[in-house]
Amino acid sequence: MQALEGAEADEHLAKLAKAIGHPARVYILRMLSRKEARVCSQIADELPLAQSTVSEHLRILKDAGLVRSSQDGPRVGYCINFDGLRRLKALVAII
Amino acid sequence: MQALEGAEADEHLAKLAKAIGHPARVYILRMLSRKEARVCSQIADELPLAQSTVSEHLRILKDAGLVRSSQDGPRVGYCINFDGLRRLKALVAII
DNA sequence: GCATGCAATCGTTAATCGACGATAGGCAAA
DNA sequence: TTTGCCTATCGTCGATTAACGATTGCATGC
Repeated sequence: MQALEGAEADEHLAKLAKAIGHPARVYILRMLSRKEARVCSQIADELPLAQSTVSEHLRILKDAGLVRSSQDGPRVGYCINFDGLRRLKALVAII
Repeated sequence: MQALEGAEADEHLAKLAKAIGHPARVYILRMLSRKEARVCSQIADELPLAQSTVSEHLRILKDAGLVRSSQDGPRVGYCINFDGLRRLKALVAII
């Protein structure tokens, strides 16, 4: 278990929070947490955004460790990274 | 109680998350939650930032509804807005 | 091999952020 | 009233973000 306080924890929380600091990314995260629309194009279809923009949002969420991409099929699937999400919740909970 | 899901909730969570999407603001929030250093200059003293920069961070936290300024004395004091913080925790918890 | 469908990347543009110094405002003490 | 301290705001600068269209890359199926 990583630290929940200190400069490192602050930076981690800031990074995670920044990643969900955009409505589209919150929407995507919720969508994935419901196990829906795991493919990028499906996500893009549900948002008034271009495919490239959605891909960028997914990259940001992935960089922050909140989303993982699974290459278990012909197409790339996206799913929640529960470790990252758990950590976000833990860090927020103790503010 | 406001909604915890839907586009409005997504935007609110994004706004709150964006506000804590910077290490200095996380630090300030933690500092205030410990009831320490309630005056702007004290906060600035503990950070490697100019007073004007800290004032700006406080404004952002205030705009997001995470911090309140109390004018109960000769100088302006800052404290946590527990309503906003509670809402942030609730919104994060159900992702 | 070639076409197709999907995701990632590139290049660009406008907007926003983060930081600073300098300045203005407000209140209490002298 | 004047001085001094503290906070807010202004103006500026470079860096980052968000968005898009266009292009590239990568598998699979024909």
